[in-house]
Amino acid sequence: MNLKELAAHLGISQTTVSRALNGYPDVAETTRRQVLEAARRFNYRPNPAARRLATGRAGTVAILFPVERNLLVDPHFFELLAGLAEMIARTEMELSLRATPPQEELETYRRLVNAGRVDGFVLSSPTLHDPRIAELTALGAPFVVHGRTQETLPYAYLDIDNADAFARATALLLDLGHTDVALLNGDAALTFARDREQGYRGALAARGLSAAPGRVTNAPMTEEVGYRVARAMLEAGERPTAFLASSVLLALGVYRAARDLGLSVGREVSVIAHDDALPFLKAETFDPPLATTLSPIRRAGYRIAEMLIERISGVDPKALQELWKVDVVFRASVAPPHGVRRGAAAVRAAGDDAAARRPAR
Amino acid sequence: MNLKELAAHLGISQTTVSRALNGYPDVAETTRRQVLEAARRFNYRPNPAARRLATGRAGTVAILFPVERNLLVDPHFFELLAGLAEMIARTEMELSLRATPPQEELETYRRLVNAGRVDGFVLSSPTLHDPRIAELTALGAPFVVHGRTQETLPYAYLDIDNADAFARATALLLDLGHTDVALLNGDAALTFARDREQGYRGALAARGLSAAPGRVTNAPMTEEVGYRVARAMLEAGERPTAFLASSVLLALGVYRAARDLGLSVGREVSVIAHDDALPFLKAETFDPPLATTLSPIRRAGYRIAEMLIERISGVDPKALQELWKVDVVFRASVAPPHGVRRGAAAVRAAGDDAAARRPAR
DNA sequence: CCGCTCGTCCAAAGCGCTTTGGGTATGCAT
DNA sequence: ATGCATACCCAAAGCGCTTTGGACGAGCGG
Repeated sequence: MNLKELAAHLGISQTTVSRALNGYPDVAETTRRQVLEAARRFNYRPNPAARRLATGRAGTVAILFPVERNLLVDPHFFELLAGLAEMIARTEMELSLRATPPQEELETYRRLVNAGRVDGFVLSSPTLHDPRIAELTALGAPFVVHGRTQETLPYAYLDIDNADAFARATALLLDLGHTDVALLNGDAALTFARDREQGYRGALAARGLSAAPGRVTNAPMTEEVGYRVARAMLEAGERPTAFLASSVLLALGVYRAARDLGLSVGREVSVIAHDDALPFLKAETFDPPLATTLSPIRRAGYRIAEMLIERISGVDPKALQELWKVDVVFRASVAPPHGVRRGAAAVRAAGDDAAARRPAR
Repeated sequence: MNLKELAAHLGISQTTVSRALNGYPDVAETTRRQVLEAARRFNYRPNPAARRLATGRAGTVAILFPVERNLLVDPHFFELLAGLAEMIARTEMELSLRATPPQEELETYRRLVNAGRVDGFVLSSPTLHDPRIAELTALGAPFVVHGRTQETLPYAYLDIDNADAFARATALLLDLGHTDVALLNGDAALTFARDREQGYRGALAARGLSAAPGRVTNAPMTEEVGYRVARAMLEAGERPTAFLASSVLLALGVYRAARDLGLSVGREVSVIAHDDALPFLKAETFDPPLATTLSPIRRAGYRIAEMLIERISGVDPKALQELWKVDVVFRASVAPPHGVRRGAAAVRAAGDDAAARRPAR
């Protein structure tokens, strides 16, 4: 069933049917109702290819990932993807997944935009100085960034308040009496890593403390890295009493390192990690359950899809900037440093500080 | 630059340019060369929407995943996706990712095919009796299955020889002297789980052995499940000396359970897992390194994309059925059962059995 | 020299939609 | 009566490609 047939059936012109369907004003309400009704009855759906050709819009949003860059190593990326796909599925749009060699990335954006194959993009894992922002802005292509950069150009983004989250997590540890806290962070070029370090250092500074040398590491966020780094620190003479990790995978490695050295997490070693709520690796099932700064990345995907669609329909990027507060979830992986005796009251207070705050949606 | 302009530039008709570009026979070689050359020089790319409209082909392959089914919990799915995306990116096609509520899954396939929005599908995680096969076959839509089902309809698939892999892994353990081997498997409705169990039971039977009751479990393949199941078994009176796990994530849980109980993997407990080569969780970096049946799922993605394109261009499904042999990789998580003393020779023999065999590509 | 086949090319008709640029009728002020 | 909005509708022109159905010569056997 196509437009022409539908129009013939109704005894009115294609033009009018098309306008009725697309909500144009100059069609009588009675006619519109008839058209809508008939369309529903015949289960009419406009041919997307024809519509694309006629309008020049692609009806597609894309996310591209550079093959062999860290992204692919990264389950977080796919959680985001899942969120995007779920939301996009509720619209008439498509979500196109595109692989690209990293050197050709900008070129790929350019091609897709110029060929009119894509109406908008989601940018994932932005770096501090991310050339994609300027490129896409110059191309005039709508996009939404998951995270932020140091670009001054106005652009749409959704980010979590990483600095605040890690400041609060650090403060929690300090309140419990820790003074030597290590930060296992992601790649230093990524904005979230910088923000988290900033939150961490800020919280230390607020107590007149500062990180001992070597206490902050930047590396891919894998179990293996977490293990190696934590093990090295724990074997050294002066060892940290608490770890802050930028991912649950890293924390998994920290747990392993502690166990290998006969140290018990939640006693000799405290651990807090940022939790993107990867469904196959749940912090609450760790042993002991892992305290986290929690922000489900899937939900970010939902919202980013919505924002992108708004952006495509012309909403100003400055009106599409969201910064979500993050929950701090207190669990048994965190305790006062071993040997330090504090009143139960102090511990309880720290727990209260961690009371759930819902994201700022 | 579009076809018309290109043709005008060359002083020949659109028709001829189009035919030259698309490899039709009735165009002179000299003309064709000119056209190709000009197309390259002007960086001409046919407008996909126009082509779609004219040909009726969508230029898109899709993979849909039911929201909230296990798939999304499953990093394996995304590894496959990555492989598909990489290969599809080298063609003119698009890869569309579509979320669907599980109850509407078949309906979604139907809609996409009837609306001509998709030329072919990749089916992931097939169950023993998977209704998608019959549905898509009836619709006449090309598809390739990652895995197999018990359907008798001819369909294109790429599967690994799960039965053989697990038979060999089991045999390796038995050769080392184990007699009580547990199998931590995935959801029983999934074909690969059935095949692996079959391989496992076959290998036992070949030695006149059989699995003790409760030695085979079916559940989601997460770290947590691996931990719980393994822990329960290891705490029981009669405990298995070796575990076979259907995923590296499960094995991770087994490691944790063993450690918690003061048992050492590679001594008191042997572990082999199937390894899909998830980039963020590498068996070789486990402690001790984890023995595996190895078959990179990413590579399967590459090949499936190729197969799907062939299928779309008319190749018979029966000509597109591949069963890949799987490497068995011997590592330190496997040893003779504790207490059993065997000659070094026997161990070495078992190691040889595990010599790498490349996939049957 | 005729009629045929081949090899090469082309004009034009779609594909199914959107959008332009009116057309007609009605109502209202002039 | 005339002029002019207003409300509603339509024919037809694209959008950029593929494909149909020839056209036109050249070469060739009869």
